[in-house]
Amino acid sequence: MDYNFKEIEKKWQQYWKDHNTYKVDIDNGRPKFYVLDMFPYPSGAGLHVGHPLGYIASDIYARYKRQKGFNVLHPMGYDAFGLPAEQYAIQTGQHPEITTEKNIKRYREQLDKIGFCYDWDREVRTCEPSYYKWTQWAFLQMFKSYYNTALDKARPIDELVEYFAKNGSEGCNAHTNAKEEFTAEQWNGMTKAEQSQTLMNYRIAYLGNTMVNWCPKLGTVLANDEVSEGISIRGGYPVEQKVMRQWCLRVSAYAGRLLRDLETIEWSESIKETQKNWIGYSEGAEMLFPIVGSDEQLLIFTTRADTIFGVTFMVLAPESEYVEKVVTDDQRVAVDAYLDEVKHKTERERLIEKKVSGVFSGSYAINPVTGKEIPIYISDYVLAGYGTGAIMAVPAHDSRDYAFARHFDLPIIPLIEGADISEESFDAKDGIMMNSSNERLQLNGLQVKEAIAKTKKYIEEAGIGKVKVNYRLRDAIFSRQRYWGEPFPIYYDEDGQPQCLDDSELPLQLPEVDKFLPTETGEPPLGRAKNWVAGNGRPLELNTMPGFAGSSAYYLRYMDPHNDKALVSKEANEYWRQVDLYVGGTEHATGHLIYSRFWNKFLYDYGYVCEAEPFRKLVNQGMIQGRSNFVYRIKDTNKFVSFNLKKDYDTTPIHVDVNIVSNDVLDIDAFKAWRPEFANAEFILEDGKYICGWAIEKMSKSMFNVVNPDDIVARYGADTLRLYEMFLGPVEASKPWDTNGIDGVNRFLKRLWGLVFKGDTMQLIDEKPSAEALKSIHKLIKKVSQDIEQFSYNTSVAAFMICVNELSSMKCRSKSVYRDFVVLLSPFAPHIAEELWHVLGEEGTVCDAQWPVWNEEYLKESVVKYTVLFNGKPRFNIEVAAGTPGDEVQRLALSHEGAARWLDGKQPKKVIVVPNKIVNVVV
RNA sequence: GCUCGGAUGGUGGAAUCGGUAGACACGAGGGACUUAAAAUCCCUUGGCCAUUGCGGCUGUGUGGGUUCAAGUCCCACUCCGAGUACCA
Repeated sequence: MDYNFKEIEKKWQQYWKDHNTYKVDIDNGRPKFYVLDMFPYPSGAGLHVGHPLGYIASDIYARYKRQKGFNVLHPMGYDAFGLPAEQYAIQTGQHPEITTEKNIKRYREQLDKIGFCYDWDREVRTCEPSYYKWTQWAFLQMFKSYYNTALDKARPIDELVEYFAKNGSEGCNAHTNAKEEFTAEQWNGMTKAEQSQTLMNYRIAYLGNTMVNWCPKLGTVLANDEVSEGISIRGGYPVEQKVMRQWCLRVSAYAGRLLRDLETIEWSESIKETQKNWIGYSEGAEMLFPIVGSDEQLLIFTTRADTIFGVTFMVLAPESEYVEKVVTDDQRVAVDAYLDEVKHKTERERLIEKKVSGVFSGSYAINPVTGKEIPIYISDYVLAGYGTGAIMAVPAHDSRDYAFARHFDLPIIPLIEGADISEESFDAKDGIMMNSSNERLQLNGLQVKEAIAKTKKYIEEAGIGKVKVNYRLRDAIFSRQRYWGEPFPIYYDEDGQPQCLDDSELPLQLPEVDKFLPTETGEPPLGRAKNWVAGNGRPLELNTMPGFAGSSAYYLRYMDPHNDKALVSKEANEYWRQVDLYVGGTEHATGHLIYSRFWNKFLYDYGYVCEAEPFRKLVNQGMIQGRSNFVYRIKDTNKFVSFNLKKDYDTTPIHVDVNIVSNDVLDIDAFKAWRPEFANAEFILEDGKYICGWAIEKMSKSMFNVVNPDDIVARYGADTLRLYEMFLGPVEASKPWDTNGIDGVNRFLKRLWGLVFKGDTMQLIDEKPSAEALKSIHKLIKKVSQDIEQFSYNTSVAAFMICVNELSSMKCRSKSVYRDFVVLLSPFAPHIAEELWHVLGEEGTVCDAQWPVWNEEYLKESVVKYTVLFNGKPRFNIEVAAGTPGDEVQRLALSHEGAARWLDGKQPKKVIVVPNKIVNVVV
């Protein structure tokens, strides 16, 4: 009987299903462990061989933890709202729900074939009303909250309303984007609509006029993480900056906590670093610069307060509100022309051009320390959205100011001794200050760092500014002009003000529309829905929520997926708490992984969840790239030349389907059948074979390099696929998929099978294992246990192979040895392990078998060989009986002093004892 | 530009604390079995030299340094990858 993976895998997949092997429930008698994969978006293309990499890694960990006695939660679901289904719907008229449903079915079939231990009873789909009810619910909680900066947490907006009625906005400790202050009388005198509008500046989910990334091609706004270099990540279309009224989430209020709490979680340094950069902590000072001939003052932000003596001009962002206040009549025409020019440039054009541009406003400001008058300019190198949208320019020590000063021929005053500023600015925060003293402030002779501190102190005392922390992190834009997303549980009252639906009206279900396009009047697709009104007849919001809405709290829903009273019950949340191990790609570093942490912290503030961070440990699996194959057609012929002979001909490389190439050898018959135009192809072969060329590219249909896991499973079995994906290299590393090595792991499984069965006869017996066999298996137990904890799965697979070779060569037939082997192998190759488990006559399933523990006694060497070095040079080898390594070596080294004299005629000066069987004697 | 990774045979990759570099696998070469092929098994496989013996030299991107000992630590550089980018 050969290793019949088809039969085995079918049999046990059915068994696990019939016996609910992977179903989990709260069990207070056992410690919990929560292993989670980033759930997939079910695309029409199905899974390729790269997708399961992370799923296999987490599956191994989940199975291992279960065998170590943990109650393991390991769920799976679908991030089912999204753009591709909607675009497909626009093209075909097919409802996104139908295509999504179809794709999910296909994903499930593919996943099932690989033998994952998911508890499918807990499956979630973000597009199901019973799921998005809780997305909508969370949004409403955010709408009804503000961020209290004194308590550093979210609080009910009603508390703020009460405060305004008593004290106005002064000292209200609320995170806000409001510029205006108001008194209690003013507040109380406002109409309901005015109050509602004012509160929008404080709510955590708010409707605000913000600069958004507008993508005309997609007809929707995008969040910052959905845009890269002025191009939309989905689709690759240009994106413009535009002010629009959009729903936003006050993520920026949480910037400090999002940054601080990174210290409490076990994520890779690189992804923490990415988040740190994205949040962008920057400590500096805000300073006021009076404007000549005006009561207005310019408020600027700087991290280099020390350079105040080198300020030779000021710059405002074109969108800054100060612009109107400083532009003079004689500069009006020039300024308007410039603003117009800037407005019509897209983000992309600005980034590409990168040339210095700007215009003089006509006004001057007064340097509050030197008293000098300096011109105020307007330029698009200053961003409206960061700091105050205005800067003090110090051309000697900032490269952008330097470029601007050179372009407009403005003075440059060096402030650091020895800095050469003839060609470029000196930006480093390092050196001794000069040109920086007067009767008010003396910085000359100080180090830059001391000067920064001294200046900050001075400006606070002199009342011209204050120390301030700025974050780069912006509020998340939360509305999309799309159909296939969560509707907002918001209607508009007679004043046009947004109002909450009642919790009892949730979920607000996505309505039917005749077309999935914007309306003729340019409203979002929901504008087409009939009767899209709340229970009171008022119109409902037409936008839908973005993709990250549904994925922000899904890990909580898995804890209690069928609860219709709460997102998650207190009981379930307090048992499962947080995700202990989260596996997914790095591409979500500044999107999902920020939003999820924000969402979780918001829920934490109200006690809906008991952990401040959602994902304790994060492992980023690498991307699997494609390995394309090429054939080389001789120009103007239908003749193809083998790879190593192509240099003699003028050829065109053509992508060839990697599925008809094996170890770079082309299957010529399959090639002829592949495309009609190749049916009569001729070949120039080497050694009777056609060798293809290859290249590493993205895995995609157009490159014909997509490898489908189903095909691998059909050919080699799921266990081979699982082992091979792990064997390819470290889970975290990106690597090309190369089917070439898969025979090696497949051979390993066949060899293992061959040790158990000869023909149909089971070879194993109840036999006391030899010391040799015990050593081999305990070495494996130690290695695999340690490897799994560290995600070094590739070296584990190597260890399995070594062990099988050892057991084979020592002809070990002891059941107890194989029993341990099978348990160790089961997380990696669950099907064959389950089969052998039963062959060995064990009860239950291998999933519940206890993970074996290694015994150091068995691992000891009976004889240890030592190399003795003199002055680092090996002189002789000796063997001694095993003992405690350190002690033995000490005595050994000293007892060989005679030998040292004998060799060198000298006494050893010192004897260095180091691990790994080397003794070094220094004479 | 800034930040963070990385560079080891023909290939993917091992080397846990600085301690015999190249585990394991692929590929390649040779052999056994076979009428033949596939499958399977055995041997060789970093490079150079020697191979009627042992063996010798060299070798982890480049150049220095620390150390009895460096792929690993330090300094400088080259190249590659990722993130981010007029963030004041």
